Amino acid sequence: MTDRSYSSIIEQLRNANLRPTRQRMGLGRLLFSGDQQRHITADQLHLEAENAGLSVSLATVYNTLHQFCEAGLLREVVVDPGRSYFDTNTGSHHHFFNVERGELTDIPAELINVASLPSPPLGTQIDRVDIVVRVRND
Amino acid sequence: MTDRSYSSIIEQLRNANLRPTRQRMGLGRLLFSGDQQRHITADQLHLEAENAGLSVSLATVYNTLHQFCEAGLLREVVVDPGRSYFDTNTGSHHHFFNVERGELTDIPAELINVASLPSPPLGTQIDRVDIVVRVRND
DNA sequence: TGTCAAGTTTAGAATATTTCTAAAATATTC
DNA sequence: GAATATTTTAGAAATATTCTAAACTTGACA
Ligand SMILES: [Mn+2]
Ligand SMILES: [Mn+2]
Ligand SMILES: [Zn+2]
Ligand SMILES: [Zn+2]
Repeated sequence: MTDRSYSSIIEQLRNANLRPTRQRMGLGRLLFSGDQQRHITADQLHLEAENAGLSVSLATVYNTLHQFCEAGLLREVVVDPGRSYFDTNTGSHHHFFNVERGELTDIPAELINVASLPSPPLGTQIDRVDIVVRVRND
Repeated sequence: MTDRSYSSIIEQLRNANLRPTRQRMGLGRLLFSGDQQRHITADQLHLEAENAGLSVSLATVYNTLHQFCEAGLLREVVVDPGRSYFDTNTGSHHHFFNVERGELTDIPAELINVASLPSPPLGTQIDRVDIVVRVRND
């Protein structure tokens, strides 16, 4: 988002029945401005907000991230035991994860071909398929 | 392992330069006896040990699990933010993860066909590819 | 525009998992 | 069996996340 951005996020908040508060708008701008997709932890976003002069508590950062996830604006990526990453790319895709630097990089879904998934355990349905390619610096 | 089991684990501990202590042998028996593969958290194993009358501290359970991982007897599986699973199946394979029950089920590597991985980010090498199929009860 | 109810933010406490510390216990070597 | 190295342990600490309940903000509507 660039300039459409603000009205766009206000609209998406409205759709999700979330009031467009100063905190939500500010965090939304940090997350969704610019062209780049972002993979960010709650703590990183909190720090970024502070640096941008946006006063927001860590609890609100967590609340907002989870609300954005439920609203379909973000998704949570699990790659590291003990810390959650939030991903502005909500389309179907996978990840490289640099375990040394803690960095995620997108892999477009169409670049990986998963043939022939076996059927899930009895009484369960597939929710989604996550592929994580763990990499190390050489 | 059944009966060979004990000498087998003693040998593997020796190979890893780990003294075959009461705790390591006891936890090894819980993990590797029986035919079934196991996916277990530190806390679950600690509880199991207590129930089996094996006196062992939680710190030792963690130490032992990590030492077993380094020795190649176990591997760590990351599917849940905030908790690690340890897997007695060290061969190449993937997982169903029931997010409601917190249960892992193996998918043999040969049942999934990943065609055409893109090359990893500059300066990095692929360590391993983890596929997690998240399922929900229907 | 002021009042009110509902929704939101917040500090700080609480929880959960994992790691650390350093002292006591155990295993191995001689 | 004594000396040495390794291991175990309780409890404290670290880390990430969630909870609580009071203060604040928002939006509706008079
Ligand atoms: Mn979450
Ligand atoms: Mn670990
Ligand atoms: Zn992504
Ligand atoms: Zn497994």
